[in-house]
Amino acid sequence: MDIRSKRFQTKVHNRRVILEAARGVFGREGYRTATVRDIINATPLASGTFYNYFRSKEEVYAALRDEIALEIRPLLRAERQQAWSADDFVTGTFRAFLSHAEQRAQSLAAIDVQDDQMSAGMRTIVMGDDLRHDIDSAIQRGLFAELDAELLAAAIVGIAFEVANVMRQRKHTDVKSAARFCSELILRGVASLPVTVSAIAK
Amino acid sequence: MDIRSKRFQTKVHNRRVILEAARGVFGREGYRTATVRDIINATPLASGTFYNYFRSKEEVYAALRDEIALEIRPLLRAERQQAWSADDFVTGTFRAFLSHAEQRAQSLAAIDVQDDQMSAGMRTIVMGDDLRHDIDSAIQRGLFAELDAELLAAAIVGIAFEVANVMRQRKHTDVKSAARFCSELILRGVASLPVTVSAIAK
Amino acid sequence: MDIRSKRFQTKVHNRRVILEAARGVFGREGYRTATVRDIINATPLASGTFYNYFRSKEEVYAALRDEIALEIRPLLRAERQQAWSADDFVTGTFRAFLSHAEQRAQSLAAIDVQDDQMSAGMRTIVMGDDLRHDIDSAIQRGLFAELDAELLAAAIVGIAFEVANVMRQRKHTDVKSAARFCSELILRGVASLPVTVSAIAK
Amino acid sequence: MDIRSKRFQTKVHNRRVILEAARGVFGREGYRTATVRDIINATPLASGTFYNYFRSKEEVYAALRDEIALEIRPLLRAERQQAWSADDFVTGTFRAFLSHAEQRAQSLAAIDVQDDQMSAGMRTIVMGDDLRHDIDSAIQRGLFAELDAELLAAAIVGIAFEVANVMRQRKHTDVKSAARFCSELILRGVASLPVTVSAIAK
DNA sequence: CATGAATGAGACTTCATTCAT
DNA sequence: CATGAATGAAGTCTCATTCAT
Repeated sequence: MDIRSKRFQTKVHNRRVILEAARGVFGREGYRTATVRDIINATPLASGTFYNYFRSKEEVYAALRDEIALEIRPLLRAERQQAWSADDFVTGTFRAFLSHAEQRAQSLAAIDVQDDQMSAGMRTIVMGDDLRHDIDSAIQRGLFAELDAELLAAAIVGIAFEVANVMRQRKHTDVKSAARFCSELILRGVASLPVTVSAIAK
Repeated sequence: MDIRSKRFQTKVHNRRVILEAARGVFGREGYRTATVRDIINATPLASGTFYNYFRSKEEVYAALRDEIALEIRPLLRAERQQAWSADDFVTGTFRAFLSHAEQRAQSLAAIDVQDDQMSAGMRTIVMGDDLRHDIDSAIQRGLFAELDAELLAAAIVGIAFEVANVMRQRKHTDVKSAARFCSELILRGVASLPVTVSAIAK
Repeated sequence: MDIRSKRFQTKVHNRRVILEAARGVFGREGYRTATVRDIINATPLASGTFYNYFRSKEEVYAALRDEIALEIRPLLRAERQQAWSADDFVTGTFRAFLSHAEQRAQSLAAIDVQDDQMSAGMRTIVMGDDLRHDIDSAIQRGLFAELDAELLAAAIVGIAFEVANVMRQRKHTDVKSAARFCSELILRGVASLPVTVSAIAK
Repeated sequence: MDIRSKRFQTKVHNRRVILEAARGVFGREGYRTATVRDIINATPLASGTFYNYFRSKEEVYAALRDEIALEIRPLLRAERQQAWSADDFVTGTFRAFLSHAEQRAQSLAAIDVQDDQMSAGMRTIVMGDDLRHDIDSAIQRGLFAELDAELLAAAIVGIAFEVANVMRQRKHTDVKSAARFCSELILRGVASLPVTVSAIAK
């Protein structure tokens, strides 16, 4: 189809519209509670139209997740591949992730569904696999000792998502301090954590 | 009702039966996909009987979660309240959690669901709230500096659950090394992590 | 379940109710046009109840068809197995079939759906297989010469159903004359057919 | 529109394409199960185009049926109008029908649907009405006695279609013997049927 | 005319929950 | 209390048909 035809434009636009609606609905109602109809109703489109774009709720979910992954993964990879030190590597990762998480709080909430069936892999898709691979590379480059990359990746992912959750619940989030907190923890441990007040305005 | 009466025994027993069935079904099918009917069908009981014990799927889930929390929280608290050093505090926490997670792998898989509003707090309920409180106490006792207890708790919880996930997927899990890995990470950072082979037999 | 319990009685009764409703709806609207909802609406039952008894429209159809077959086949078989002559055999078959068709006009209309997918076998199920088998037996017993039983069965079935159709459309049907007409045709051919007026009051 | 114009040619061609597709789809999937979309998908055309040629599935069906009727009816009429004897009349009918049925097996399978109100008359439209009229004429001409023409027509139609069905299922079909079988049956009855082997190679 | 996405009515079906036995 | 059939709201999805391009 001609990429400039009105037809094509509408198709692209409608797909966008549905994805945005899904993002909102998932964020507001939660994945489980949300229905295809809810998504459609958050749209000027007719119910049948949904099925011209996605075969099921699962499929929009996957598309949304992939879209977010596509946004965030290159950012994270770039940070890490340029890293000349473990510090850069870890700090860059947390900073990029948390800052993205702040901007796209709703998206992340919409997507952070955990269920043995499907989303066991969600965090992995958005962050984990790349991370593990990059840790391996970093080990080759001598940034890290020969440690268990899979475990380290799991730990970083765990921290990142849990901390992002906390940030989402706090009114004023200070991405920088939160990122510093996480990085210090990973790099030098609890003893080196920023003291006084709280790292993030509560 | 007399606690030794036949009827009371049956009631207790049926409740158990339903909870065990739910544990299995949630673990196998995932919380979201599982239906009340699935749970009953994994039981010799009739569908109506379910409602003599629980009002909904959510409620069985909560009961299961609380049961697990009730098992694990005292263990963790004991470890931490006896702790005379940050080392003891952190190491005790990970060791107790991961060892329990290994024994009750299915249970944990069954309830480690992130979904809707409800489960945003699941990990927190099983582990986090106590942890935060204990960290605050530990700060009082001078074990930790005055750091952001909420964030630290989030980080520990995130690591613990993600690492437990990894352990579940690996064939031979070595709780001790995994716990050491986590503790070292939190206490002294990535630089002090056990090197060589892998911390856990892969 | 106790066959005399109220529960059991209701189950039997509801199944009957649904089958009767289906018979009526199929007869009135035709199989294709009829919907499960139409059937349920012709019933005091709730929509979900349908699915406690049948899995789909096809399944009610099949049940109905089998029920009719179960009613009519023994009658036809009895007629033919007692037959001492080709005359008895053929006449008995037509008489029994057409008389039954008259009484159960609606049922037969409901059931006489022809479609390569499913009902290619319908006429066969109600009439054909038995007939062919009985013709073979009759050949053994010397009632017929060694002719092509399958073709003869097809011919008889074709005549029977088409004539039943005609009867259904005529106001006053005279089963006896119609049966005689068919029998004479099969037995001795067109030359021996009853002359004058019409065999069946138009 | 100019009958030789490009546009006219295309119109004729598209109509053909749709009809052929419908023929295939009805034959393969059955009329009931087939959807307009199935038919279009069996075509290089777009869905909207269908409606430039037919208003509905029913209408394609009718067109297909009429096309077949248009092919076969003149052949049958010719045979019968030339007939100087009941023998010629009947034999010609069966021979022409079955031989045509053999050549157009798929077409016939596609439209031999019995369903709802519509198709009650399908066999009649393809064969029956003419037949009845011709029988009446034949009675005038003295070929037949004054019998019930409608019933005789029904009988002949029933035999013809059912036997055609059998032929379609058999590997090697011998149109001549099958036609002889039917004719003898109608003309002189079961006693005069060809004995030995089977009338048609099984 | 051809195209093919949009439409939306409505069919199908599941499932939590109730309630007579 | 246990039972399990009945209920009917609600969700999923298909498909004939329309209509802007």
